[in-house]
Amino acid sequence: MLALQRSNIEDFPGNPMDRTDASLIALRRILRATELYGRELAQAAGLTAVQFRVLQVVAETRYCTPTDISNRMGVSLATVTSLVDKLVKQGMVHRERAKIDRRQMNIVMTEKGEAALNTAPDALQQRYVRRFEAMKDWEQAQLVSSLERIAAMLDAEDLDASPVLDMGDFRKSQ
Amino acid sequence: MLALQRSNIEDFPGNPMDRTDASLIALRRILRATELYGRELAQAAGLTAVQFRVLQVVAETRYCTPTDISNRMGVSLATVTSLVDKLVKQGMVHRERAKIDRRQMNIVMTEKGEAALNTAPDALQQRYVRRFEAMKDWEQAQLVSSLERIAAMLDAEDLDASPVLDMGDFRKSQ
DNA sequence: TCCATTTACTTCGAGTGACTAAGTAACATT
DNA sequence: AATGTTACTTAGTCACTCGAAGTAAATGGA
Repeated sequence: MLALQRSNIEDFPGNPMDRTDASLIALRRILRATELYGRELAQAAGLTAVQFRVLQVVAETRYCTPTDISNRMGVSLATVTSLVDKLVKQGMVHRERAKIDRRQMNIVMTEKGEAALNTAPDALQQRYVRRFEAMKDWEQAQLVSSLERIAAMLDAEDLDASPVLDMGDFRKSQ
Repeated sequence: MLALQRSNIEDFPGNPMDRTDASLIALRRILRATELYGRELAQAAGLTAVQFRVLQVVAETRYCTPTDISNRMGVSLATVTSLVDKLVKQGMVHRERAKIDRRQMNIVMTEKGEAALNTAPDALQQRYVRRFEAMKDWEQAQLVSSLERIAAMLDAEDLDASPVLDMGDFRKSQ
């Protein structure tokens, strides 16, 4: 859960809605859309959202280890172990001991895992990309500039810069 | 979990990074920032992120009932019951039977709850709002327009239009 | 070489958050 | 008064998460 709230700046009565609010509302809609999409996607794929994300990371990463997944997703190694367990049980991935360093495990996609990833309903993603690419050049540029500006305002940490929008489960505070 | 990925459009080699990717990366940074903020906030407040969100809803809503919370957060009534239980146990809120309709419970903030909300580290929110309001008028307008456009592209569902950015836990697919 | 340390991962135990289904209590309708 | 509806809680179950403790392999001296 996250909640950004407006600061306590008083609106003049009759002020319809100031831009700060408008921007926060739009941001909220964006987060909400991605959240709902995550649920939908996971449901249709027969996987939970988090499990699906693991599958994506595995697919993206060569010689993917639990530590890789842990770093990419921002969860503990213990959590990764249990997530991978579930994916193994479902035949989506399997573990292979790494040859170079036998402490490491490589998490490897199975065909079933590939299939699950590929047939996932990527409605949101497709819609977004399609619409984005339908825009005029200058509009795209404007949008990117705005997004980057907002990201900077939120002071997002440095991330691996893969073109993946990723909203992991974030309950850390237990 | 959510993952927006780029569609399978081939980049020409040497193409540094197209705008679709850039926009997705920026979006990801935004989601990630909000996610991390949620964790941080929850940790410092001694509440989990979801519990904190309940507190916010209670604070915002007059005569707040479990059903209100359920609707605002998009979780089941049973979940609300258990969340409120925890907040009650911590002395953040208490239950009062409604006078008009004695089936309803009103969830009411305690002073401790108010304090927890007010002293919450709202670093992200403050930073965002401060920076937003420091921008020039036309820049604000531009940003709002971009955000709203993106929200529309993602086709976010209709939401209560409160100026609250809210990213609830979204595991529904169990 | 051998022992201590570090690294990589798993296991264990426990808490939160989420759901559905079934239950209780109060209001509403007939 | 009987029936239905609404509001909420209880009970049971499962997923995700963590920290702490454990195992196994590599590494780095002495």
